[in-house]
Amino acid sequence: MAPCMSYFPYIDLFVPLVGFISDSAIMKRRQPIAGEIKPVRRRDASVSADARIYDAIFQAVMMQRLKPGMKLPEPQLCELFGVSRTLVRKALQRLAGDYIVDLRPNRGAIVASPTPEETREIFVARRAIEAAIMPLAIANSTPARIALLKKALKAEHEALHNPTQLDWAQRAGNFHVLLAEQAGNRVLAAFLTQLMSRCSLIVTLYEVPGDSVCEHEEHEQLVKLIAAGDVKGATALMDAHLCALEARIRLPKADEAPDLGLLLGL
Amino acid sequence: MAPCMSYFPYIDLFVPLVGFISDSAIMKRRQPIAGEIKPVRRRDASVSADARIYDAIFQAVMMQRLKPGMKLPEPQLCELFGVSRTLVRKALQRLAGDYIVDLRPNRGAIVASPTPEETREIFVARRAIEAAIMPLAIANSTPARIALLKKALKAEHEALHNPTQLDWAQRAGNFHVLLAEQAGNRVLAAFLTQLMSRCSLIVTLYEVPGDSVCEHEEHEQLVKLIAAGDVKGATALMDAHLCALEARIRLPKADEAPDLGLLLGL
DNA sequence: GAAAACAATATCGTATACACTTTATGCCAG
DNA sequence: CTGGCATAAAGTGTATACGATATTGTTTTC
Repeated sequence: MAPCMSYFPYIDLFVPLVGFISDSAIMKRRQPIAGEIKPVRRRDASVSADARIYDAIFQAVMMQRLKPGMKLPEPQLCELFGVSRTLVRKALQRLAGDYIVDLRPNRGAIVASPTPEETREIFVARRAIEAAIMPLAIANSTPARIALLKKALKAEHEALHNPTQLDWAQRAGNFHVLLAEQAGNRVLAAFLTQLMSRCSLIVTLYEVPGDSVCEHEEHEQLVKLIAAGDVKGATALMDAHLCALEARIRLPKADEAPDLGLLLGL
Repeated sequence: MAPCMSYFPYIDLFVPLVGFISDSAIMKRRQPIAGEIKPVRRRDASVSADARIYDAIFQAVMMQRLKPGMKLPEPQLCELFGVSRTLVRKALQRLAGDYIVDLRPNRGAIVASPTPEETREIFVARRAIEAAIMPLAIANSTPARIALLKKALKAEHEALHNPTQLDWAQRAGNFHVLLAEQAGNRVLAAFLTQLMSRCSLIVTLYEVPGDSVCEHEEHEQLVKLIAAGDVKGATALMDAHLCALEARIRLPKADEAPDLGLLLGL
């Protein structure tokens, strides 16, 4: 039998993933060697392990390194993070609660694949949330906060000319999340965070032929309107901005040949 | 030492709680007696046990039988539901993800107590979500759906005259959740469901001197506007309706004597 | 040679075991 | 009688074990 295990190389996938864990904390916890005296179990109070796993997968999804449909087998995650399945499952369940992974009974976890229908619903929700956020953000606006937004724009601009890994999340997501935080409403911010991560999956899945330059310019215009305190204008532009993003998404049409890769992932 | 364990009688609390499980499924799974031959473990495919636990606690919170601050010790839940801590913890973690319980490290789970600050944020979010839902619900409105709304109103009306246990959730919550469902956007509906459960905690915590009759009349008026297809009017009334509810909430003022019970609960 | 039945493997679901932390109890000093 | 310390009990955190299920590879039969 030919060793054709590379057609679904989910093993490779974790190599870059691990690189994004906050620091080299993973290496500190080596695997116990069989037959060896069990080491004194010392709970490192640093960051609970399940949070590390959650963050790693979350970031990998936002960075579009983990793509929809990819498998997340528990044993592999256990080895990578040096913990038992208990904690891996805990993290996976939280991720499932945030619609980032899909937990199929008895068949393991995969990165979620939002359906076209879901996509539409997510964008409707996002427009509603961001429309609610904008007036609050403007009301709470201070020179210091405007400066923060401009700083985010600058980082965005740099990322534009330097198309490294730091992809969608870094490029556009940060701006929106920052705005949500400035609105000072953690409930709305949490909703938006969830929607942003799902949007990241959508963008990965449906290959937005993104005009990043245009997107960036809209962000700049938004900051101007916010600084000017133009609630109506800023809210309208945000809505248009989101509509434009949605319009760029190529949802699979009935006449297109179904993408086998996606189907395999699903 | 006097046996003063009744000051926090969380044991009693579960007795009515169990009464609300979908059916007597709990009784089917008896406790294994120590020393006995382990019975053949048969996974009952009915409903996964953790969902049962989740639902029971969720419903109990919505019914205001479980009040903020109440302890939810794992061993007790294990016995009540006849499962191991694994499943209990799974349910508790999901509940924590939905902000219904608070998981304090090493100190167990308690029913969440939204702070005044959180309360304000939740209401802002709720107004935004329901404002987004209303046009969609009206757009999708059909005679059959209007009839469903009217049916909900009728149930609400009956509950008004028959003040049994079926409290806030049944009284007002159903109407809003039904409307969200009719909007046909599951994302927004999920957000609203979360907000409704948190509102239930808020209402329990801050003792709304609710004018249920008035609330009910506003619902009736809303259905009329929806049936008439008056998007502007319905959205405006909904907003006013929510503002009125929020205005009725008695957030603790600085000049009031702090409620010892609440503080103990936190 | 192709399809179906079977066996083997990998992986998931749940229970249980043990370590650690917190909370309660009891004792003694003041 | 009160306050603080030592000990005991209860409860949580994580790992591991084992049964159950899904998937894959192999064999058998037509």
